[in-house]
Amino acid sequence: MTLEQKRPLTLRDVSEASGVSEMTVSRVLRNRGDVSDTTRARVLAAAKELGYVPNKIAGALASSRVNLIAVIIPSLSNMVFPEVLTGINQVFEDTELQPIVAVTDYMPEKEEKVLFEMLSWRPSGVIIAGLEHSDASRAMLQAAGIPVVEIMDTDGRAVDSMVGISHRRAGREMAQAILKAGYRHIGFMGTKMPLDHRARKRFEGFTEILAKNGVEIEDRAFYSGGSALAKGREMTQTMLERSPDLDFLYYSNDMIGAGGLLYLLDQGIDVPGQIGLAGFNGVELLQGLPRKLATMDACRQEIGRKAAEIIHARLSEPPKETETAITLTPTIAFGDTLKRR
Amino acid sequence: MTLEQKRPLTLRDVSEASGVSEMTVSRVLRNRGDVSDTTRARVLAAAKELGYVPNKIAGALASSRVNLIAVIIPSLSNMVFPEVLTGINQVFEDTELQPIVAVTDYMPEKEEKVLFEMLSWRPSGVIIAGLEHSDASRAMLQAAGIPVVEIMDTDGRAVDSMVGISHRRAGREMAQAILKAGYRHIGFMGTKMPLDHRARKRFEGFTEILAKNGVEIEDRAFYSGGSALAKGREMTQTMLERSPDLDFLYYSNDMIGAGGLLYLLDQGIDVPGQIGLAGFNGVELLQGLPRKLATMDACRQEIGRKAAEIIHARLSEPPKETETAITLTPTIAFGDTLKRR
DNA sequence: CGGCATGATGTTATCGCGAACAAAGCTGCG
DNA sequence: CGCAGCTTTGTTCGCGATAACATCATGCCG
Repeated sequence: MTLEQKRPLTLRDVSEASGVSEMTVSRVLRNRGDVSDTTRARVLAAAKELGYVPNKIAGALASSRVNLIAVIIPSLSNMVFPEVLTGINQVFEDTELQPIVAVTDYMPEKEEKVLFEMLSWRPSGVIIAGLEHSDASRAMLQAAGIPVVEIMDTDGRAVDSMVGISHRRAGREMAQAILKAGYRHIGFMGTKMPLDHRARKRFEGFTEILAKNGVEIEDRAFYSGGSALAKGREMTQTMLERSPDLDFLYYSNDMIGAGGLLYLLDQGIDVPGQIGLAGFNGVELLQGLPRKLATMDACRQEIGRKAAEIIHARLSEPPKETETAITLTPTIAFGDTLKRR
Repeated sequence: MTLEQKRPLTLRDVSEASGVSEMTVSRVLRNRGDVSDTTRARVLAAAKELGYVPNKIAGALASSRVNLIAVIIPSLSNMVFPEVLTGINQVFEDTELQPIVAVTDYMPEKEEKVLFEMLSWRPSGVIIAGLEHSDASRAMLQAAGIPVVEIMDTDGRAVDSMVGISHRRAGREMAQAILKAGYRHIGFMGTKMPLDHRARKRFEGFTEILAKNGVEIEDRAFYSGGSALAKGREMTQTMLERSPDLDFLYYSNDMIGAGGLLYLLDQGIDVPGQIGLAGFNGVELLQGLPRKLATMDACRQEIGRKAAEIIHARLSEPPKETETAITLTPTIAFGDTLKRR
């Protein structure tokens, strides 16, 4: 910690300060190769004294090794993806890999843009949400020649490998459970989902099973933006006024479901006797509501962890073979709002 | 998009494919300098055809310009920091700056580690949560010679500049509001906060005002981990059993506050008549509860935006001077749980 | 028609580090 | 004493791009 210098420090500065070659300094700082204890100590002392921070840009260029893993997700605005990130972080924690995150806002063009941007840093791997990408994005992923894990969803073909759940199946199972519990007049509420392919797939699986059983969704509503809890409340009210005969409400996520639940309880409506409810995601945040909302865990942290593990395995020396498709199986949590027969 | 090649593409490949020098290709791809329209078109065609992705590592080394901004935050597990990130993203969206995020889990040693790690990529700026850092971290920030914005908190001295709110004042104001409303028997619930300096400061400000008015916190409880909503519920129950005379509960965040609120409503307790409640953060998520919890907005997105704007201004050419301390003033949202006289 | 500004392209020298190879010190043993 | 065989340290070159400067064509003017 000496005087301010304008010129940033380089290996050369450390090497001069400690009286050895740059190469030796480099070796010491990377714990690579044989260096005697005395010089090691001298070098470390000098580096610390100067406050030297290695330049990974130069290092990466010289060694063509980069410890960055690109993580591309659609949003940070609900807890879903932060939880996935937490899972990823947990695994990379003990490795030298470093996730770098970019957000696409569910827009394919933006996905393409940030993917290009990230690949230009030559990361060693990519974790990207979803299986639906533009042709250009897919081409870039393929051409990058690095491990790619597509996460969240396994209903489709992966570029390389994938970790997630089957949202179609999740929708189907929930439909089955609802029908089995005896509900027949079903309403659906969710986000506008032209680009949320996973919500769409759940919805498709859901209606598929209903159709097979001669049941149709009797009312539906979509929202975007705003506080999900409040939206759930409003939409539920509106829908019930419009369609008073409904006996079940299926929500595309737990937050709006919780809003609906709170509204119904306020109104003194018997849940799940008169109306049953279910959401999706299993957000832990919501444990603690007056009644537990029926839901289905999306295995978010687990997905993050598994994806990170695949990347790590594929990059280890020698590279380990890994599964190319991991489908986790979420189970229904019936909670208190989906009565079982 | 031709055959798979093992060797990654370089400028040279594009230059050969288009029959011009590497330099010209570089100019085209960066929109820099004069290039004739015909060669520009040829080069772009070749680049696209090959699927060339520039190597920013090499570019950064050569130009010593890096478009990365290091963002260092303690956690992703509640909505606070994701919202800050959203604010940051909004601003950087229209610039060429790219945030890269790292998480410290509220651990100073880890902060030091990730800071070192990030600085080794020679980012052009740093946004880091909090004003409390190890000496080493502070030294690194200082020596990096780049704009540094410390966010969330303005009770203290910044290395360079800061954007946030005064948590001490937030605590004080809430205490004043509570006293003014006539409550005198106050309980506190929060996270264990040895390392959450902001929660600590709020608490200090809070007790300071109480003390000045001859009031003491009559009961307190701390938690860590688990679902905040459920914890709020449990803790509130426990505390009220232990201290039935309390007439106000101050929670260190909205989630546990909401848990407490739901519990009290369940019990048929009159809120805010018999017991008043307040939280902290103004999480939008919670709009939609049966009663609106009194809270105080922490200006999270705004903080992110302002911080990003400072960085952007400082890096513009020519650099703009910016304020070195921006203190946002959160206002109390009384909601339905803090009755006003 | 020469001269010179202007536009379009090419050349050369880095940037800071690490890989690969080269050289120098040290040890022990015949 | 000399040399093999190690450990420790140093040298050279190149990673893939950009800055700065050099060069070559073109056109316009007096």
